[in-house]
Amino acid sequence: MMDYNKLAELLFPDIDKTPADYEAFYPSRPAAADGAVITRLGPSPTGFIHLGNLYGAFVDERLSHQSRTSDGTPGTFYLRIEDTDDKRYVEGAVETIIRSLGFFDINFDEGAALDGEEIGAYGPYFQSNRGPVYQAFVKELVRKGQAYPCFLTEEDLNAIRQEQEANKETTGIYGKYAEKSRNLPYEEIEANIAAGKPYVVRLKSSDTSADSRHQGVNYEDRDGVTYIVINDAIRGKVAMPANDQDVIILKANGIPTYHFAHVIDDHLMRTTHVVRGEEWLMSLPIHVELFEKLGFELPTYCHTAVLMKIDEETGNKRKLSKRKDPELSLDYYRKEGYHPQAVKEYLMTILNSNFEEWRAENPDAGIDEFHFTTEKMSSAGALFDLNKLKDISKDILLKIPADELADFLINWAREFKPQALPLLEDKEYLTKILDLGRHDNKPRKDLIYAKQIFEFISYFYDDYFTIQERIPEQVSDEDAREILKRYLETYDHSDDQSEWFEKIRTITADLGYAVKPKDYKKHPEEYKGSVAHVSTVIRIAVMGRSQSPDVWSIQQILGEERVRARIRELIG
RNA sequence: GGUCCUAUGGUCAAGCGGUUAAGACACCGCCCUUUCACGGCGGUAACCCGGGUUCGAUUCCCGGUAGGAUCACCA
Repeated sequence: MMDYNKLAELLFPDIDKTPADYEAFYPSRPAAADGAVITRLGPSPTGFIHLGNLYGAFVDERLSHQSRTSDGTPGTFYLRIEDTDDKRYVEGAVETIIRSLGFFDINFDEGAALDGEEIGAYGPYFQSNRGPVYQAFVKELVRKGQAYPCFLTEEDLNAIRQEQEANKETTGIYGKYAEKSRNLPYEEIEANIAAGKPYVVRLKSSDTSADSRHQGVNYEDRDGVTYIVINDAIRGKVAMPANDQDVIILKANGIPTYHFAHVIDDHLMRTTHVVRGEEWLMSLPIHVELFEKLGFELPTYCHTAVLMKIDEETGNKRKLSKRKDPELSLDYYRKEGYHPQAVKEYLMTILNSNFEEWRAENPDAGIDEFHFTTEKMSSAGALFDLNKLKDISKDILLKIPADELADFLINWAREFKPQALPLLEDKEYLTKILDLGRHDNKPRKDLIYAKQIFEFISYFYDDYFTIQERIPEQVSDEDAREILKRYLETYDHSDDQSEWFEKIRTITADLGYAVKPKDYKKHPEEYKGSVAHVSTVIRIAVMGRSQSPDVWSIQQILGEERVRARIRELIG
């Protein structure tokens, strides 16, 4: 009979703290028992933060920050860096994560922070600094005979896998494939370690049909197989075969695998809701078994759907991939100049199916006033819809005051279009431009994102002004010249809008065009064209394009000199 | 291949045994209008297939099919 205490000491001679020590060191959060939701974001520090991360982070943030204890204290949202894979670390990644999320108003209360600091009493928040914590729990598991060292080499593992594949069996270390390692005599283990052989620690998966079943988990027997049934906050009941694999919990370098770190950290840091992508669903049985063996209470799981897109090549839905899809990168939205509020609003519409309805009823409410629920989340992968984002963006920008929008645009230019910055420096001018047509009963909604806005308003700046369109076919070149000539002659910058338009009517009638577009429509043979065509000539002369807000208003902003100069330029 | 998840118009989605099967985006037409946008009105367009259960299935069950996810000393 193996002496597990002796084995534990052999494996972890330097670990003197016990699980009980850590339980005491990280006290349970009183707020959590009183209705507060504790969530965490656990990114690996690859330095790449994408839309999927934002999607999940948003759920975490809302869940915790909208929750309240009985005295009104909100829950906690913390940042834990999951850097158990040393190969993945990228310099400056933590800062990128915090800044990228901060751009969307998603802020952490606790955990890893800027300048390498950490905030909160549940740290360290870098998993790479928590080695002794994990090892104390592994040691305990070894002591109880529920974990064991495994010296299988890569070649051994490959051989086993090949055999299993040949036999069409499930791959991995379980059942008879685990027996040899599980039953290695103490002397042999000792000799291996003395010889410096690398080893991992595996969980000794146990028979779940036994009566050692965890009280927080429902089990179900289906055709002789034991299933665990978990109530997922997003998906409802989820059933999966119980784990029977002797999974690795501690890698040869002494660092735990994700599975083990997740269980230890989320327990010790007192996480109440674990929000993560559905790609984790399949490993849930492993986590459940770990929680069970460790005697921890299960958190509430929220497995979010994966964001999808249509693959141009195959026409099928597929997971957004960071290599193929630029719109997955958060940087894409920053570069295009989408307002963070618009992206958030869009995300919320795909996050909660009743959000749009709520928004229609509460057009001016802050997005945080919406009560977000996991039950209303779709469990199928949503297709990212750029059109919808644009539509939402129009409405959001309309609600942002013009001077704020001007700041936003200037900040954007500072980063992404520095050559245009000098033009934008006259903020008053820019603000007037952005404010155009926004205060009517039917406000214009033609601003979508910075890049597009810049293009849209470019004609206000001489450096960017170009004639982009041709005059309508109804108007001959001579007429066009005559229209502009008379327009310039009669132009009075102090005219109000109706006086101004009256003059255009006069020119229209004098040159044989219909003053009312309807007349031209009814009797096209009696006129050369209509006032619409005459106006278009002026539009093109002043704006370089036929589509724009109201001409008179634009001229007021452009100023008399600029208007006259542009027309003069054309009639030579 | 095993396992799990999912399945309503082009897209996002309501629905939860009886509905003319909502709504939003996109698209088309008309109206408003000096252009465009906005707005208004209208339109095209959907319950994956096959069995059950039921008086009655989009809805419940089973089986297909399709798509997705996952099967690492990565997270």
